[in-house]
Amino acid sequence: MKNAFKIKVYEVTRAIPKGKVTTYGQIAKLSGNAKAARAVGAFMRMNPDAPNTPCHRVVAADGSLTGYSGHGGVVGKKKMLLKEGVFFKGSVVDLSRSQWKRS
DNA sequence: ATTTTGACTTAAG
DNA sequence: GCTTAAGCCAAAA
Repeated sequence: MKNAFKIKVYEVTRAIPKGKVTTYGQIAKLSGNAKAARAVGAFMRMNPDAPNTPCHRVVAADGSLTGYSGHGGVVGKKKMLLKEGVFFKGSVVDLSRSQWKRS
């Protein structure tokens, strides 16, 4: 059921540990639909559980901070991640060091 | 019910 | 390295 997938996406997003990031595709996979990366982004945009869903820990497949409408956009998002201890390579996240791997 | 749009991803030029 | 193209998904119009 689509609704279950949506819930799962939020659940996974919520499970991202501090100082780590994950890609939309990864979330989609963990949620059951490996090809729903786009839909995942759409869910982040809706973000029904803003304080409970750290959508700022979700980045593109190459570590680029895309979207994010709030807190100064990607700039605030980047600062937030830096503050959490996420490794950055210039303007993108260093996925080799900070991509979240499910426990 | 059909079309458009978008916080995606991968491949190819 | 950037732009196009195609693929897949879900929400909104």
